[in-house]
Amino acid sequence: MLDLRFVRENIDLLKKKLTLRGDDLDLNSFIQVDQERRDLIQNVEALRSQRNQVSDEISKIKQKGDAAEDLVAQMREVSQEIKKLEIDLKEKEEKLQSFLLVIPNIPHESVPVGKNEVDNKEVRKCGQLPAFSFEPKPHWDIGEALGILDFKRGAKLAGARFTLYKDLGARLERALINFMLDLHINEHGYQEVLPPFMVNRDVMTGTGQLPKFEEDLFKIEGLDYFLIPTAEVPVTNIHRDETLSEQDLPLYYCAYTPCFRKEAGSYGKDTRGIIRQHQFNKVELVKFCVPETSYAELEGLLRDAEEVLRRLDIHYRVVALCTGDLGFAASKTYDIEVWLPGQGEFKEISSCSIYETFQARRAGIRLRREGKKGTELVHTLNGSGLAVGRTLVAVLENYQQEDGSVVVPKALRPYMGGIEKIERKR
RNA sequence: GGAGGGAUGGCCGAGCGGCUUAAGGCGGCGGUCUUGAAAACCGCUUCUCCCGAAAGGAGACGGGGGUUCGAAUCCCUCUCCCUCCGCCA
Repeated sequence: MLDLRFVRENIDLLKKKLTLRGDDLDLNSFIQVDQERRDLIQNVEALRSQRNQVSDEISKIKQKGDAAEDLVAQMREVSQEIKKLEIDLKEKEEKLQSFLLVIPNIPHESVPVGKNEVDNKEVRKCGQLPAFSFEPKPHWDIGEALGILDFKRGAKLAGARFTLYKDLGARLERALINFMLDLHINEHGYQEVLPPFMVNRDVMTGTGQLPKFEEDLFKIEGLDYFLIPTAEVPVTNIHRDETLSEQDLPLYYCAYTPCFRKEAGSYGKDTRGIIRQHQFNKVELVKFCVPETSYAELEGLLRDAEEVLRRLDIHYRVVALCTGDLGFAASKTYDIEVWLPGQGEFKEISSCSIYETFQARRAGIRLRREGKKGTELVHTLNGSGLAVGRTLVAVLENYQQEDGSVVVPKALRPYMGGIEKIERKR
């Protein structure tokens, strides 16, 4: 959410910035409602001021034992009038609020201008492009042949976009989770948290999933609970409605959670394999910091996420999303895309974003400075470190052997009980 | 699921219809004193919105609604916490 006063005073700038995103909100009606609201406030408050004053007089008259019937009657009418105006005012405020809640964040000036993913800018490529002496297979063939991914039974249990992991497949997923958690917690200074996997509406609104993207979420029937689409939601909201002190910042959190997404509107996309599932595992990194360090913190967060692939020795690239591809709440985003030889393309495996004060304003996460009056809003950031299912895909496809087996990357072997290779069971 | 008790400022804690401008304490900040510190004493300690050059005004005692000229205080409702009983991993 943007600051109301900022929107009011920078309406032209805002229009320009939203055009970069490919968004065209009608900001004229916003200006009108805002003006109506302020007029109403002035009327209501003048009446309230009058009522407060006269009520005091009534009190004094009554203490003397005199009657104040005419004043009481007069104020009865004033109160009625106030009530009427308050109803009006509330309506305007709700209108204005729902307006503010659907205005996306403003892209940072370092974000490349562009229409869609084609205009994203490659920042760097890392690691070696693997060479194969045979035709590399996609992970669904590898996984099925090894008996570690069972798509048929996954679909039987829950439907399309669900998969049953078996044997060393399940073990590999668990190994990846633990490997990532240990790396970020022991070496990158993050605090481990394990949050609820479902949250209420306020929390979903705090990080920006609601009200705009309700159709992407799984909702618990009969209750106002939603399954989280990412750990970003519960973890960022840990400090909802709190004022943090400057010395506590920056805060680094790391959480493993499953994530649940409806994937509405992606019919026919990534239908094979485990690239796009309704339920997938993710290790998430979340940071809270002061505004002046936040862009440096974004670079650090990105490096922390990249380190997972460096340790696994898998080829990847980093791209900066362009203005047209940027998510609703983000001011800037880097995607990490991993090389998948079975499909001959790079695939998103992490998204690292800074939200500046956009989420903090919605969620009420403030900051108090030593010796300074008042509060300001913190900056929030998050990034996948990494999407676990897609990392498993990358391991299978990059470490596959001609005989159909998959070598376990060295960094994962301690987490796999020393197993060096996943082979077909006889 | 049943029966009770709670929710007040950074924290503890009074207040139960109008001198509440939210007492008092703790913590924090500033000052006096001191070589320095402690103690003592004095003062200051929230956020949001509106208007404005300044002054000013309005709102917030868990959330929402109601009664009243006037609500932290009375009524309704929701949420959360605590105690006891039942059920349960």
